[in-house]
Amino acid sequence: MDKHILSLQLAHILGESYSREWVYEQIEIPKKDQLGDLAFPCFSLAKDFRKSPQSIAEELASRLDHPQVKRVEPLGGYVNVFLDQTFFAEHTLKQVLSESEDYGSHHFGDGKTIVLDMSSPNIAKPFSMGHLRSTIIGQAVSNLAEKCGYETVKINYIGDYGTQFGKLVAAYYLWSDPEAIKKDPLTELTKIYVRFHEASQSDPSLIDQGRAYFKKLENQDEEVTTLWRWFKDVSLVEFNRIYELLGTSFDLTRGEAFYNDKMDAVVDLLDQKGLLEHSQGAQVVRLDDEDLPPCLIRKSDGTTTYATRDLAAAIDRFESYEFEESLYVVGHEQTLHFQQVKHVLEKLKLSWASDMHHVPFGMILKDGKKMSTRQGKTVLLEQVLQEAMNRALENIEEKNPNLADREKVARQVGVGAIIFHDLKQDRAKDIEFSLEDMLSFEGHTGPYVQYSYVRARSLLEKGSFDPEKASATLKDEQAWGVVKRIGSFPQVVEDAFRSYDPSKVAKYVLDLSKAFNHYYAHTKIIGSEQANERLTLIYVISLILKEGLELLGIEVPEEM
RNA sequence: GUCCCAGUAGCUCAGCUGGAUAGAGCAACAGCCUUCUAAGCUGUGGGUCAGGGGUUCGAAUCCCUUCUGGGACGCCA
Repeated sequence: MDKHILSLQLAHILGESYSREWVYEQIEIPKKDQLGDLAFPCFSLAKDFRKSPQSIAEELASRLDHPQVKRVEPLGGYVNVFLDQTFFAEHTLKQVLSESEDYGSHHFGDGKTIVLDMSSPNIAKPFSMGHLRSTIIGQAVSNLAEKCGYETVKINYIGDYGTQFGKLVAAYYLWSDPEAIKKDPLTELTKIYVRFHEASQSDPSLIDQGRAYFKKLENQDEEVTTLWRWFKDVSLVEFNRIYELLGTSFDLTRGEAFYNDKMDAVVDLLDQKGLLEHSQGAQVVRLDDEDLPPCLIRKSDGTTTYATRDLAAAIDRFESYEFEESLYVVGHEQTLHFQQVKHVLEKLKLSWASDMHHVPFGMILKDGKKMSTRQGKTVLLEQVLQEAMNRALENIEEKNPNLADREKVARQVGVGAIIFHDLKQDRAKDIEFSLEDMLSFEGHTGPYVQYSYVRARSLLEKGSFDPEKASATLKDEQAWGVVKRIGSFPQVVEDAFRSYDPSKVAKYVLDLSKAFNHYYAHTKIIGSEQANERLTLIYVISLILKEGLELLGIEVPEEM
């Protein structure tokens, strides 16, 4: 709540040697509600005043006096402050009512653009759980950025280039045919890719074949290019089906191959600036002064690497959008690569290089190990989504068989559960894959939040609530836990954006849902004395739960 | 071998810019639907915050070290 008021008061009492800013930093929120709304620890003052923290707390408490502070209690060296609930309830509710779905928005991003590199699946490979993370984290960060005023450009930078496609072409000529691929493209392509990888273990010459085909591709050999384009087309059809299910869209879908003819310019530029060095037949940029290994620009066979393409792409992005920030939502195993790319751009004296940020996220592990396509050990996202939707439908049939739009709600709940399960965890940490956890709809889950929203909507419906007649003059001690949380939403949005961490929003909506469900179970709303005030509170809660879920890219059903 | 990240309840995780008795969810057990959707609520049990040192009035949180797991370390992306 309002730390400013308290820090001003305390700084005044303490005198000039303690700045308001310092006091503000010291103030904390007690762990338990019954201890108060704000607390000021007096331990560090004990030396200066040569008194015990407790006696300092007592003195401060006795001198603290402000109309918005209801009660002050010194306890164990803390000054515990209880705010005027009626005042803050009215203040908070009025603010949300006047701002409606704009509540929690900020303007510090107005007129600025953020570019996001997200999703970026590799063609000819199935859409894995790992790409899910990049897709939905990117989507949520983009939503948060827009909530803070920024324009966003979401780029799906498709992995459609590199030696791996040379290998795939080689594998195709060895073991596959058009009919097999038409039947089930990604399964077949993955199968031969895995087989190629296995076979190359005992026959290393296969790898040279793969490189040779990639070189043909880079030289725009007609037959190889046609084949490559075909693989790409069938892959995109499958990816789009998943994006539709997830409700994700992109402003630009572009493959790495797009930069094929822009690569020489980058290499020339590096050469002109004297950054390029020959090493073991390849060309590299040394990053010794950054304490990093060299960045490989051109391989010994003359072909380029993904670093070269990322350099070209980064330059193109700045020239196209003049971004304030350029975010790369890519797994943390590529941390070194992005450091290298950034430092090479800095060596080129491009000032915007420092506005590029890698937004890393943890891998999805199976039995504590990385899942690898080459070893055929991936879990397919589409199957997981399908299973989640099936289970949501079973729940509907059991709990609410008369529900309209059952298929649609099952999709919202099932997909919502998967997205939420991912976003609620700390972005940077690895996640142990657990179908069980992902398909759970109880407790700390997306459906729990959706259900809370649906309950709120149902109350408003049954109580015939009219937002035009809303009343913010709520006097209800039971509601305080909810009111406090409502007040902190704008700060949560800002924190989540600044740390590029949607999990902060996920934790917040869980917390708000829990407070609401507690209130719901203990307080009669419709038909009570303060029915209109309480329904106003419920209305405000529903606005924030909906807004919060939408920021996470999760759809919100009206009934379930 | 070098560098980076992690280790908190049986399981999955919060808490980490130092603060009060370390919190949730799942699982287990016990209650709550003649009352606003039980995908809910309430309660019980469950801890060497990996081990050891240090800084501090105060450490899960900061520093050092050991152990364990994971990742990265030019011709994959």
